[in-house]
This record gives sequence, structure tokens and C-alpha cells, in this order.
Amino acid sequence: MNTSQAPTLQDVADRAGVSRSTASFAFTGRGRIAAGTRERVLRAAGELGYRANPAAQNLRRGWTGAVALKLPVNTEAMAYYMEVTFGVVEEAHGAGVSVTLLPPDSSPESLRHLQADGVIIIDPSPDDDAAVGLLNGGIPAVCGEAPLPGMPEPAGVVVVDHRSAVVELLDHFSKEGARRPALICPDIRNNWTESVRNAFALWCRSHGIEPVLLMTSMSDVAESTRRAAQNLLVHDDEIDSVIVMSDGTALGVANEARAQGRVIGGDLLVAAAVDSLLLASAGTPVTAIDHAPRELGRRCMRLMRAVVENRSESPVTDRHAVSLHVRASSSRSS
Amino acid sequence: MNTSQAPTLQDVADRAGVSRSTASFAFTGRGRIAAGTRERVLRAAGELGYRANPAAQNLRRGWTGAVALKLPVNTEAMAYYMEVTFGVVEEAHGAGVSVTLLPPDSSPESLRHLQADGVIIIDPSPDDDAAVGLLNGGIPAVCGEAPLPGMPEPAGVVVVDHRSAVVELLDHFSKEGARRPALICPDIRNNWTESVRNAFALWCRSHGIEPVLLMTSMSDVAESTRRAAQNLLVHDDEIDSVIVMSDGTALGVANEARAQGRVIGGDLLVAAAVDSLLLASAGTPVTAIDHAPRELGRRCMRLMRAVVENRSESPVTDRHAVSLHVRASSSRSS
DNA sequence: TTGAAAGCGATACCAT
DNA sequence: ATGGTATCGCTTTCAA
Repeated sequence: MNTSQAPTLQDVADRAGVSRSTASFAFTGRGRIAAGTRERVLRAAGELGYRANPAAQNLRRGWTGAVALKLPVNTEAMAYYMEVTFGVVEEAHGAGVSVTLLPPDSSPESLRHLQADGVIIIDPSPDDDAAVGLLNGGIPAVCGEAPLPGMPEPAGVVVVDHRSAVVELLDHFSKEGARRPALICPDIRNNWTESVRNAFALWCRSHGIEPVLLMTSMSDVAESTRRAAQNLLVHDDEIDSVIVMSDGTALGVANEARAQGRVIGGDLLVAAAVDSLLLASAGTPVTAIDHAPRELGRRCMRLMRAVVENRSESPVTDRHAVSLHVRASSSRSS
Repeated sequence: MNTSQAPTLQDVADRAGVSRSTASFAFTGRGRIAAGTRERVLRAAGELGYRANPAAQNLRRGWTGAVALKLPVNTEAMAYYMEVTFGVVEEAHGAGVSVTLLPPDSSPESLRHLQADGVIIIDPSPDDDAAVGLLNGGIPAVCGEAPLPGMPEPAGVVVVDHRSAVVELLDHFSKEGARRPALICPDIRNNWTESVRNAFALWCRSHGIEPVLLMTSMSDVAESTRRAAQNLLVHDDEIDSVIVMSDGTALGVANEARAQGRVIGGDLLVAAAVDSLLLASAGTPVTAIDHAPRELGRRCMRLMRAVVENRSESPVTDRHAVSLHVRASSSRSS
């Protein structure tokens, strides 16, 4: 046998005393094969430390063996997307597929000839040309978060239910005595922001409250959020609770509020629509909605495999739950 | 030709009226080929939108076409590592190699049979079994940050010069009137923390100052940093400047200091040994050392390609510079 | 149930 | 300078 190199399927076959095709069948489970034969092949493989050569497998199967991952261009939520990425990678690892991270600012042009069996798109936005291009492109797409209405339909979607978490959060605010909640939200368009805005507006109306919504600019999040918080607290001192969209801005708002003499968790409740380590370990820990990003990533990859293998016509869907973490920033009791 | 499928090298050759091998040479530039012929082949390829099939290339060349990326298990600095990752990915993209992110908590066991042409290890620590295993393993390794003395030597290293930035920072503190600096540092072992600690100690001694160094535990960074800051400021009110290692802890220390009546950028200067968006856009923007993580990632990948292609015996080295961003948290002038 | 053999697409050696 | 062809490791059809 092949001494210097990694063992090949032929080496395994030789050692098991069968032909290459039989050995192959033993692994893929395709052809019918005697249980004992299969056993022997597997044992031989184990003894040799055999690993299938992915390049050869892919060549033969006509696959690339890679799934591309497209993240949004959002410098704010890096930690969140890193978690999603690790989820995708973990799940891919087990399945022997490699993950090709796409450069976040890649042009639709450079993605035209993307070599991948599929692409996972996180938080697709109609304003992201690369994302739209990928959705229109030839290879199957799975979205983490549904695309907004009007966008091209992907082969698979992991739907995230933000509404119930927002409702739970507002109910919690209400229970803590808050009467006038506000939402500070960046002016980006994706399912997450729209869902939160809608859920917020709906809850407010159904409780006879006029929703207070402040939009901030994504180009200078920090500064425009600070200004929004300032406006909010100065001009409307009945505001007793605030929801913000990211961890960085949550801390910014908390600081601003404190500067105005407000007490977080006292006369002002604060919560973030996405969780992070920073929020959990802040001076006053901040209540947040935990998106379980790693699990979301895993789900996307699982769905991708289902899509690629089944090739079913109708789009396939999975659901992902988020949950509320109540902390000191919204608890008057403490 | 091959209508339904992607064009192959044969299609290009046919269209250019040459043989497959000639067409191949036109791309790889290996054999000697007439300029005109080469031209024609390239044009034909362009017209057909030909892209080499990576699986076939890899199979033939005996490569995997993938480079693995090992990040440290540090939940604190996710944003930083995401940047490094994108740098690696960008550079890889251009070279047609795919990046296999390793699950951060993967066991050395599961990495034994890693399929990759090389592995990039960021911030290798002697305490990270997976990192050590990879360094000892068969495939060439490139480290982003040198491994500590005593660790197995990688094929390539991107050396980061922390010392000069730390010196610059302490000189700056000094110029702003600070006389008694402290360093709060987590108890992890890697080149970055050791370099900063050493540079700090050295600078202090060479300026006739007793270095004040507080170690914090990585298992509960936030809380142990807060305690450290508290101890520092309560028991030693001559401390007039603090360096911390991460962005999250910088904000924590700043909060704690304010709670004790200190003014950041006034009677207490604060700086972080690594930069982040959060620091730049904090209420009081925090002075920090910018590691240019994306560029570091790019460098690692470039070095990896050099290593894989040259197979030179002696370890090869690249240098990466970091720079100081002075902000309000350390500027008395403002 | 198993084996022989064709072929996936690209590379590189050996002729010409 | 260019073309023919064996080869990389694996999957899968077809025969036995």
C-alpha cells in the first residue's frame, strides 16, 4: 500500500479483502451489502485511520463541499454574528462541509461565480445588493431571519419569532409599573427591526398607548442614539421605559439617562432587543432578548443540508425561538 | 460543448482551438507557451465565463484547498476575532482558498484528522490544548501573534509589536501628567498579555516607578475587573491612570471610577490595550491601542500561502504594527 | 452480494 | 510550442 500518503479507499479495500466499490458502498450505504462485509470494511478503515478525500468526493459528486455564509454589513453586532457563524461552523463540521465566509462588503459582481453548494444569508436586507444578488442567483439560499416581503424567495428560511418576545418584554415593563415605553431603533430594513417595530406599535395600540418610536441613523449609531435618548428624556419626562436594539446603544442610553439624573431600573427601565455578554455584565445588568445566535446558526446549516439533499420544490421552513432575560435594568423590585 | 453545465477546461480548449494541456498551461503559466496562444485561451475562457473547478484542482494537486482558522476561546473579544476572521477570509477569497473555521472549543482529538493545507492559529496559548495539538500536528501552522517560549515552533509567525505601543501609551500618560499608572490584566497566557505586562513593568522600572499590576480571573472577567478597579481606586488613591486589556472591562472600570467620584480624562486617565467601536463611541471616548485586526488576518493568510507554496525549512516571519488612538479618556487638555 | 471499469475536471510528463 | 494521455481518489452503473 500507499505508505507515505494518507490511506485511500483502495487501501481500505485491500485490507478488508474487497473491491474498491464494495468499500465505497460500505460507507455510503447505497448498494446492498452484507452486514459482515460492511463490518470488515469499517474496521479496516478504522485501523488505517482512513478519511475520505473530500476533493475526490466533491469532484465525483459534482459538489463543491462548501456552503457560503453571508453576514450583513453591520459593524455594531460583530459579537452576535460571530456567534451565528460559530453555530453554522459547528453544524457544518459534523457534516464534513466547509464554510466559506463571504467578505461582508463583497460586491454582487464578485459573487456571480461563487463556488458553493448553497448560501446562508443572515438578516437579509432589501438594501443589501449582495444579499439580493445571492437570492436571485443560481445556488440555493437559506435565510436566517425571513426576507422582507417583496424580496426574492429563498429555498429555506429559519423564521425567528420576535413578536412574542417583544410582547413578553412590554408586559414585563407594564408589570413593573411602566406606563410610557419608547423604542429607539436604527433605520435599517430587515425582518428583525421591522418585527420589533411592528410588535411594539401593535402592543402599544392594543393597550391604548401612543407608541413613541425614535429612529436613529446607522451611519453614526452611537451619536445619533445619544441624541435620541437625550431628546426623549428631556422633552418627554413621562417616558419611563426604553427598548433599544443593540448592546452598544443600550449602554449609551443608560449612560445618557444617568447623566440626566435617571436611575436605571428605578425611574427608567431599559432593555435591549438583543443580548450580549456586555449587557449581562454591565454595572447595572441590562434586560435583553436572547436570540440564541449559535443555535440560529446551527439551524440554518441543518436546513441548508436538508435543502441541498432533498431539493424539494416548495420553500422549507424552520422556527427559532428567542427568550427574554430579565435583569436589574428593568426590575424595580431589586 | 457541455451546455447545461459550467464550462470545463475542455470547453475552453475547444473554443480556443488548442488542446486541454495547452489551455491548462495558459492558466498555470508552467509550460512554455506562445503569447498569442495564451491570449486566445484567456479570451475564450473569459467569453465562456470559465472558472476552474476547485475540487478537480485540489484532487490533482493533492491539496484540500482549505486553510483552517483556530481562534482562542475568548468570549470577551468576539468582535476583535470577527475582524481578524474577515481579514483572513478576504485574503483567502482572492487566492481561491476557502477558510474552515474550527469550532472554538474543539478537542485536540477532533482535530487529529483535520483536512486543510494549513492552519492559522490566533493568539496561541500554551493552555489551549487544541492550539498546541495543531502546532504539533502534521500540517503547517502560521500564528497570528508569536507562541510563547517553550511552545512548538510554527512554520510561520506574524509578530505583533505591542511593546512600542505600550511605551507610547505610557509616555503619553506621562506627558498628560500621570505619575502612577496601573495595569489590570486577565490571567491568561499568550503573547499579547505577556508582552503588555512586560512592556509595562519595564517602562515603570526604567522610570523609577513601582509597577502596579492587578490580575483578574478570566472566568468572571466583568466582576473580577470591577473588584480590581474598586480595590485599586479605594486603597491607592494616588493611582492616576489605568490600562485595561479589553473594551468591555474598560467601560466597567470607567463606570466604577465614576461611581467613586473620579473623572475619566480628568483625575483618572484610562486606556485599553485593544480598540473597539464601543470604545471610540463611548460617552467619554476611550484611548486605545488599535490592533488593526483585519490587516493582521490578511497578513496571516498571506504568510500561510507563502509557507504552503515555498515549503522553506526555517520559520518565516512577518511583522504587524499596532497604533495608539488617543481619545478623551486620557486627554487632560480637553 | 460483489467486482470491473468508466469518468468527474484539471495537471504534468513525455512525445512530437 | 503544442498535443496525447496517465493520473489524482472516489462514486456508480453494469455484469457476473
